[in-house]
Amino acid sequence: MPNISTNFENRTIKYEDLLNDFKQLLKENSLKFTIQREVILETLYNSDEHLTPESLHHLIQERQPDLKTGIATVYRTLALLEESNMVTSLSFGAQGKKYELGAKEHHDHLICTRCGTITEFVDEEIEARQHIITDELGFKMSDHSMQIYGICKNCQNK
Amino acid sequence: MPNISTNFENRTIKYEDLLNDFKQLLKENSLKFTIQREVILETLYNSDEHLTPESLHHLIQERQPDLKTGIATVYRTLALLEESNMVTSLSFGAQGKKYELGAKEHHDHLICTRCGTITEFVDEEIEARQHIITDELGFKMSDHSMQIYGICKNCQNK
DNA sequence: GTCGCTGCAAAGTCTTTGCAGAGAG
DNA sequence: CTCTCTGCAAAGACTTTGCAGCGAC
Repeated sequence: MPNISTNFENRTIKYEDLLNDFKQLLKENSLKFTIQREVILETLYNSDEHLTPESLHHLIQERQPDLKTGIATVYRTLALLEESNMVTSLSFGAQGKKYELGAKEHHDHLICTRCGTITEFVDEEIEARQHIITDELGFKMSDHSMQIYGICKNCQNK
Repeated sequence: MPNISTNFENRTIKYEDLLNDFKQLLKENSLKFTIQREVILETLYNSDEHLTPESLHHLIQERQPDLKTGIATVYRTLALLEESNMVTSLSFGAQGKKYELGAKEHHDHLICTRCGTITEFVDEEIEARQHIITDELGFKMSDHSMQIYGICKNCQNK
């Protein structure tokens, strides 16, 4: 039976640990731990979605209306997190970049071109295969992403 | 031995045939066959690179200085071609979208994050696996793309 | 206190659109 | 002839940056 999973627990780290990693990262680079940075990290952690900078900003404004977090700070923090490999971004179609926390088990994406939903999945065989390929070609893999585009089950039934 | 290939002949269609397909497509949609559209298609066909709208525009200006093709037309034509699945786009990192002719054998991409080079490869096993996965999940696949990021052999040696 | 961070608004990019004249069918 | 295309320039969308005051350390 194929070893495909879409219901895996992909938050492999507790928020507390993630936060400590983040603080560590900041310290190492003489950067400051601010409430805005924490809120951004926490909102990413608590979201199961792939967020655009704008949607992340909206979420934060809803949850923390008092803290007037600027969109520029969201961009700056996402860039920081991406640079440090704590989040990864995905871009496709006309829409802009979407970000997700990297502290998840690696997974690939099924993207419905009708409704835009992104479903995550993991397939051990493909993962293994990717390593074989890069070894073979002398390529030093740092990351990879796979997207399958099409129409999801839901949309097909409509 | 793994069935990996990076030296496949991926231009599976003659330009003449491609052009006819394009004309056919235009006719079906009551669109007009213009010199600009032909030049764009032809430049894409003759390029082995993944082109951004801007680089494609530059190429065209070099090759056809007399024909003052506007960047807007390049965008419009790429959108048309992408919509009709004659080209596919790839976007990654900070850089914008890159386009390539879809009339190639399907392949995946190795992207060097140091020098930006994109190497194409095909792996039968992964291809097969993707079909198994989508069938399993009731997802109707229309397209897929896989990118592996890392450092290419060349850059490792520097 | 120092030095990095933040929000704001302005400046950049990249992409799309409105329009009037040009050109394909 | 008609109706779509095109180039241009202006508008839009998204992202980055400069700056002065704020806040972490």
